[in-house]
Amino acid sequence: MEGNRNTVKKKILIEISLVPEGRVTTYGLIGQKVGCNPRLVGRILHGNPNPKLYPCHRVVYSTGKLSKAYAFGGIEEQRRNLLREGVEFKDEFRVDIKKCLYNP
DNA sequence: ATTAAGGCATGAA
DNA sequence: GTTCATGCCTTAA
Repeated sequence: MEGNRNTVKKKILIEISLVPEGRVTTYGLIGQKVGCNPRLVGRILHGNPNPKLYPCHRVVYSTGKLSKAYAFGGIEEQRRNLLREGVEFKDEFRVDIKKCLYNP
């Protein structure tokens, strides 16, 4: 795509900040919106400059499964955060993606 | 129908 | 050339 690499990074962070409480989004969905592949989304999240501004715990796989490499307290902390917001879980580390997906 | 596991393609740093 | 916090496909149970 265009030579503006920094914009992609910024867009990803903005998209994540748009996800409301009690909802989740996926790496692929964000990738579509900002025009990059899902892996890049995960990469950017890993270097998340501010977890409070950008709720990366609301980003899961398209299958609803949580990433095992959540870097801000671990996958257990991510699950705890989602449960607190009212996200339903099917398994210990799998959210009910059909109900909680933020899909405007 | 649903789930889990393995393999491959993809794009930016 | 390598590294990824993925998605999709196929196979098996």
